Amino acid sequence: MTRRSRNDVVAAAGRLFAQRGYHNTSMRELGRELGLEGSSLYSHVDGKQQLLVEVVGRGADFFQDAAQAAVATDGSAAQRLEALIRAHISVVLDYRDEVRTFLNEAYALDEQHRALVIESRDRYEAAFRSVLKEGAADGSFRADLDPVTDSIFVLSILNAIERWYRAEGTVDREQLASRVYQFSLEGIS
Amino acid sequence: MTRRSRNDVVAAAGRLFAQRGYHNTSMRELGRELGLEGSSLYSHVDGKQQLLVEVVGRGADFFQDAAQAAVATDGSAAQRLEALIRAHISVVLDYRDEVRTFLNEAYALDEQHRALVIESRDRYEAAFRSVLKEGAADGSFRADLDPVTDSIFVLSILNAIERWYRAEGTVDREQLASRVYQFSLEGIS
DNA sequence: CCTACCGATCGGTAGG
DNA sequence: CCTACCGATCGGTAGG
Repeated sequence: MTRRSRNDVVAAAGRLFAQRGYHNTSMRELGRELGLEGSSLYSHVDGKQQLLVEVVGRGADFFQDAAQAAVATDGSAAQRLEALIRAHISVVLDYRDEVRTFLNEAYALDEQHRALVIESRDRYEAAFRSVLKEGAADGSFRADLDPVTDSIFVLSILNAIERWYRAEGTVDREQLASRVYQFSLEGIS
Repeated sequence: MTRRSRNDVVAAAGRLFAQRGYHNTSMRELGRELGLEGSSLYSHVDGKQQLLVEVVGRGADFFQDAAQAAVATDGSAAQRLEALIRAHISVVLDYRDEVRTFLNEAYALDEQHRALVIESRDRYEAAFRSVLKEGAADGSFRADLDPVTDSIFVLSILNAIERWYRAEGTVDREQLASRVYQFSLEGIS
């Protein structure tokens, strides 16, 4: 077993924070996960809080990058919404630990970093809001939709996926994306 | 200040578990919240884990009772779905602490109690699934809807409300219910 | 309901 | 990356 890199430590921290929660994960457990003593981790990182900052930051960046790429697609508002949905689902499934930590453990961040995360979420939500507004204006969507609550509804569906979706099930990621898209557009009636 | 009741202790525990998380709440803090020493709590309860069991159990019961009443409504599948949505929102807004603890802290329960919670959730989800199935069969909803994923989508929207809704805002609970209902039925197009 | 206290565990440091 | 250790805090108990 070769020496551990700082990246290994952050990745393992993401796994444990996602599975057991930040406050329920000790540095000794994290060490054990890597075959190290807890105290040895301090040669890789400054402390536990820094690990949380890093993991949550990665989650935030993944979403941010994915959204920017999706919004840059040319095409109708409907197509851009579909791209946003697809991108979000890819991030959730490809970076599950970071996403779960980002969604569920950000409360444990110190005030300044928590403020940054909230800012990042607002920006992300704004991408969805804008697409809905455009679509309402150009006739792709209902003219009387509410960009604020409706974008929250779409994002609620997307953020919950981490809680129930299993890759081993019968629904693959493509099907999942088109079901979310169809539900968001047409609902159940 | 008169003596504290067991109920006071459970209610305060719900508040702290919801706000700060189970593992980040100490018995001493809980005591402080009630004007007591941490050790004094043990004359009211057996321990910290029991408090979690009780708070989460209350959350589960609130949802269960609300769903049973809503499903018993006579009327179309659409009307019963609307009743379920309305009931869920009332529970979320009236018992916020218990609901948040139920949704976010159940992972900290011991195995047996966690199994009970999962069972309770399954039963609750089944109520939504049944209504969707009925509506698909009798023509109230799309015949090709997927009861499993579509009920998860509706519940995702409902469960996320706790995370963003503020009673001080411009949307009251009636408006919120009808927006969720409309979105679930018709989507944004 | 309080005081006094227990053993265990926590995040983190010193020194190699 | 380890050993040895620190002060602080944890859930909980004894005895009143």
